[in-house]
Amino acid sequence: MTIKDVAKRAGVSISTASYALNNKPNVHPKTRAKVLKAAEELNYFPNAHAKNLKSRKSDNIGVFIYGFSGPIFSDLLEGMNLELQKRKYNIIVSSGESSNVMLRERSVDAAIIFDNNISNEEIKRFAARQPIVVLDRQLEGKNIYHSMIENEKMVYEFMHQILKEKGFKKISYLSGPEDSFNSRERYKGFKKALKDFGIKDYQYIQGDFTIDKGYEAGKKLFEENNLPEFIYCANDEMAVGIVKALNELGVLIPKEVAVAGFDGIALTEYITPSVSTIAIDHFEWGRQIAGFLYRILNNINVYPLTNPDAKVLMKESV
Amino acid sequence: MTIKDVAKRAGVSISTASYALNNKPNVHPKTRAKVLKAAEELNYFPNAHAKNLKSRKSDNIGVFIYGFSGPIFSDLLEGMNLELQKRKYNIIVSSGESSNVMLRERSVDAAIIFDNNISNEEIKRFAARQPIVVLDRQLEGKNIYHSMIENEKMVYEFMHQILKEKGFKKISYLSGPEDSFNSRERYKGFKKALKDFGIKDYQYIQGDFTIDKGYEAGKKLFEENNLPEFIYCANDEMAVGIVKALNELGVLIPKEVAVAGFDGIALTEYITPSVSTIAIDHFEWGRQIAGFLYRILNNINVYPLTNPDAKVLMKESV
DNA sequence: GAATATAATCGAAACGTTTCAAGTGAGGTA
DNA sequence: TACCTCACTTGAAACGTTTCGATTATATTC
Repeated sequence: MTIKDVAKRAGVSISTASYALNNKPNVHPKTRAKVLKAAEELNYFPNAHAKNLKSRKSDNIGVFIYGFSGPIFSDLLEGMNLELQKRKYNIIVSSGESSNVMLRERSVDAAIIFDNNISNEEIKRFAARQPIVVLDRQLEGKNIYHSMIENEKMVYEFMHQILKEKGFKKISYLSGPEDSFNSRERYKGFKKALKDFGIKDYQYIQGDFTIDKGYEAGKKLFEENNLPEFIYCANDEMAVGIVKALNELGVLIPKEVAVAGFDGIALTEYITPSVSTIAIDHFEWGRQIAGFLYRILNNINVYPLTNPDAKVLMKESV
Repeated sequence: MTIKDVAKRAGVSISTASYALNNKPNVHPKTRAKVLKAAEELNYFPNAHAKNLKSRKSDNIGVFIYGFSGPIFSDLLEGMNLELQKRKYNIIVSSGESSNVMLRERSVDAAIIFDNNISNEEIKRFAARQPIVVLDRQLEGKNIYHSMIENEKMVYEFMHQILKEKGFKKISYLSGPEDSFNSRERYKGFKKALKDFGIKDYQYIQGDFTIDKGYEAGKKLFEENNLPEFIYCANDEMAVGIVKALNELGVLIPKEVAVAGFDGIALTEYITPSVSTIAIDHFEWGRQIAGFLYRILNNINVYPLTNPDAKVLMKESV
């Protein structure tokens, strides 16, 4: 079941078989038919590895993420898939140590990285071999592109508006993991807005982007009798956790404590009260990035990569 | 930056370089050191395509799913990843037409399929080349294995218990898409339980596994003034949609209408009221499947693939 | 009917590895 | 000194494609 077998059965040379199978114009229709028939009968399909080796490309685009969980990646991937599907590219999702291996060994023609565990140095090295888009950090370099959520700006605007409208004074910030670029940027926006209103005292709580952490934080604040008027969470999952905790404790949201998050995951709409958030259109973001890489790889019409759209969604929780 | 360059720089033959890089025992420590140093200096990494071609394997296991959305896949993938990571296998997730391409062209050493769009015939053909585990159908054949949720049994037991305890008479079933094996099996269990209690009349509503469809169904039943005492949903997402609709309409759950679902997604816990469900441990399921394939590929200790664990979670919604 | 242009086919090299079988040379044995 | 071992090294083939340049067959022109 190699091209050799097909060629033999069709009674032609290997090269002719190859041309026929690849629909090259230099082969007689009759010959092409013979070859195609032979391939069909033998249930022949080309070997991807051989093809990739020879052509020095794989038509695979790698997406390297830090974990498969989370609604964000789902949407992002759906968007990328939609865009690349029709362009005959495969998208390959990988997580963990195997990501490094694939990047090193050129298993993919291009990569999209959303994984803290891959260092800047590594990325720069990988970029010598294939174009790379990073989504979770600001990194410059040849063959490296980035598209970033405007974390600071969005949180700043959101907080500014909230503070102006509601006049909260006692405020907490529930952060993401320490090594998260996104979380740090969001925190900057948060602080900046508070400064505008002369609020110097606020509480910083170390979080980790999980529902459980939010839940835990909610319980703890209550037990310590230390509930603020407003808690801003660096992502929606933690906000959902807090809401759950406060609901269980009978604390009224937003009357006693207001809560808001970031990302715009579907869950925020389905819980009670629904959670205010800064929503990113991850699906569209995925499409943009994929389309961009497609253009890079086929160097057509390359225009700069843009940042994703974000918009404030005001719901019941604040 | 091929092995040739490394060999030249180290002053050895290509074969020696290869042996050294692969830690074969037949090379002098001093030589090995020289080669490793050269590789380091040249930032050399082997080309995956060449390696795969020669060795006729890729250490990639493909997971082919019908879409990236949905909490089920997240957990399933996390489980698989945990198991394969430590075994030096990469997991490659793909969706849509590209799945067929990868399967045909032997881009992966083994495959896990959870995608209705891939037909039984195709799977049988692919199985000639690599072992395949199917998760969404009962399919027999050489090199084909399946692990299935015990849909019928679980729904039957659940419904039986509910009917016995609550004595519902007016009941609806909100199905998944027509082509879903899981949905059909669940429906069998549903009917069987109703039969036990002599309930012949019930309403079958065609659904599609999405939250939106559940929401729509909830609204429609209300408008038609046709709300049952109990609605069983073929999955949790639809149950969540119904709950949202009924909440908005002021219909009391479970007092006026009780609702339950299937899968055990996290969302069921975070909405109000929380939704009763039949929970599958997708994470553990993923681990099992991955471990199984690992054993198949390295033919060690092959014991049969088991079905995933399921258990009833009784919550507020029923 | 010879010369030429065109279309179709072919052989062979190349892609970057792994690995078999053969080769080299230093140390040990008689 | 001649031979044998053993540890290490090497050349070359192979994996399954694609594609360049050369070759053959067919059609066109005078």
